[in-house]
Amino acid sequence: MDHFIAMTIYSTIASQLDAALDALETEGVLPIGLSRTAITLEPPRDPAHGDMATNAAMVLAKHAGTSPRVLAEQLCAVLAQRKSVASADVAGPGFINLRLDEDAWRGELATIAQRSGDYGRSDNGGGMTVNIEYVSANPTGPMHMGHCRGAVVGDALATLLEYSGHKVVREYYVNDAGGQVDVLARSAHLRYREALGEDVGEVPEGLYPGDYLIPVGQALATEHGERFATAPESEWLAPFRSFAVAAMMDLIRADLALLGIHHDIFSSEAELQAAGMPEAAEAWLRAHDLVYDGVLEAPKGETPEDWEPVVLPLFRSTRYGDDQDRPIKKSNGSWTYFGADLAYHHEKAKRSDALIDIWGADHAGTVKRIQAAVAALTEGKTRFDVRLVQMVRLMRNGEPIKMSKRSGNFVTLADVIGEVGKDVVRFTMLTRKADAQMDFDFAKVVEASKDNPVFYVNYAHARIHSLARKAKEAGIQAPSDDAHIDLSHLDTVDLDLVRLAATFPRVVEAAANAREPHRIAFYLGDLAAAFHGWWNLGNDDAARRAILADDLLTTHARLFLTRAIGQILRNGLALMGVEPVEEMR
RNA sequence: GCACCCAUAGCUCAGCUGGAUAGAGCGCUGCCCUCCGAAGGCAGAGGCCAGAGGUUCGAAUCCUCUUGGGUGCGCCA
Repeated sequence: MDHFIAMTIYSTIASQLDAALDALETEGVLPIGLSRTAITLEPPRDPAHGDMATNAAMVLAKHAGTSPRVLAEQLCAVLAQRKSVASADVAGPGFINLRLDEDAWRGELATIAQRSGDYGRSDNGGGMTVNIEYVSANPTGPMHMGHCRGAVVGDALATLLEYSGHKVVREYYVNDAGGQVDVLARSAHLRYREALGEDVGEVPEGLYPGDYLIPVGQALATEHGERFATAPESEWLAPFRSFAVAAMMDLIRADLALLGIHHDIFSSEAELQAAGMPEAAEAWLRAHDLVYDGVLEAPKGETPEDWEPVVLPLFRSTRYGDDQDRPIKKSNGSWTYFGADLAYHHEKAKRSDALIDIWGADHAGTVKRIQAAVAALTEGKTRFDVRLVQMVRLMRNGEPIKMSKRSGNFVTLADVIGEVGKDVVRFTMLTRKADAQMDFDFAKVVEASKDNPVFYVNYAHARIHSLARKAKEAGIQAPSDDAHIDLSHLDTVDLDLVRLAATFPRVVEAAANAREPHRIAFYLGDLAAAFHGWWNLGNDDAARRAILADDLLTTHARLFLTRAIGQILRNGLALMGVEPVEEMR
């Protein structure tokens, strides 16, 4: 068996199911070559139904000209012969419920221990290159909480895809070509004059007021002296802009580092334009009749007074479901944001097998046009997901925190991390699906109770660690080789933990396919709950504790089990970029 | 006016790309520490999955319409 193929108990049983279907084809019960893609093998919602259930008979019966239950009976007869299958029963409309031999679960537990940090890792991505662009905050100031969720979701998704066998490129698009960086340069120039001793007073409306530009002004003063103090803007705008952008990117990189985020590539919009990429994309699109010169319709609803029809180069995004064709150039001849972004995605697509963008929900309106552009430029060959991340409301003790943008007094990412820590921020940002709004309450995210998933999962891990410590103090030595641990001392109650732990690879795979890293957080909550429940059995019945003074063999087996659960918790936390806690204080 | 996102227990949210009797936490009721960490656990009550049609063996999930929230909308970024 290929070393890289991560065999788990689910893939093992799935291949046995495949073999059983092959056998039925050979016997002539099933037509040859029916599609099996709709067949699932999954843990049933109700554990009373068994360990695994498949819908195979229901999916295939119609095409085989038989009834689901009849086909299910035939399939059961074949499956029941397998050694790892204890029983196979038909249920309901034609489900097949499988109960596995308990030794199969003991074997899976050994697999978890053996693969340890790699249990859940797979090659499902087949080494395909996925480019994920996230954060991409404008280089006009430090990161604030508005950027945080997208940063965490993007980074966790990147890790998840790597773990699932993709080659991942983490990319940041630096919007250093638009009007906002001119504003940045002017704001820096003001701080530069201030650094030279001029009293500039209040920062005027329309410039960035934040204190973070003061050191930039000082650095510019040191470098240039008074040379640009009274010079016309045309002389200093470009150098001040590039200097300030570089300084802002340093700030942003430092903020990202606080979150544990490091991008592989920073792509500059200005360089992209300097390299003539938008022109190339436009030429290609014109050649394929996807860009034409046309006039935009006046906006629906109330038409603004200054509306004037102008001829602009338009991309035919309506062909791909957008409600309007979109201009790629402004009337002054410069590129629109969309025009440059389209070229950027074209360039990314050339070096990737799949693209992912993580955007704030306020950009939802522009999703269709960029997806249209990618579909056009790649001729539909490149999978391109745009994941929208909804707003986070900052709360303190149930009350929303008011933010004043005008004063530049927004809540910075660095402040939040300084207050609650990186791990709490990262975990919390993954406790809701990305496209649902969420509240971030400073009090709740650090609360030590079970309604705080960050705490709850950490608590389970700390308990497991504490068990190992207690065992050591009691002088209990684990056998030198895991293979010497007799897992037959684990009963079905213990093995319930394994049953849940064994679904971890499935969760990872599904989360990666759906681009939904939050599923890992919810799974860890479920696993922690199962562990806490298992632990508490020992409160009612001393014989159910992990450490039994008079039964060393069971103790070894149960400690082995808890180590495996701890390993899964760590594997999941690692995907989220969160450090496991070993001791609660 | 239009587009996108959302609508699941009193509250906050999951629901494994269509599966069986829809789940968890909080809150409420009643239990469990001479005991490995009770910062926890167990049990109970609580639902027309916003509404109406459709697709099929089967729908909270997919399609259409309606209602009610959120976000955005011009050559900005």
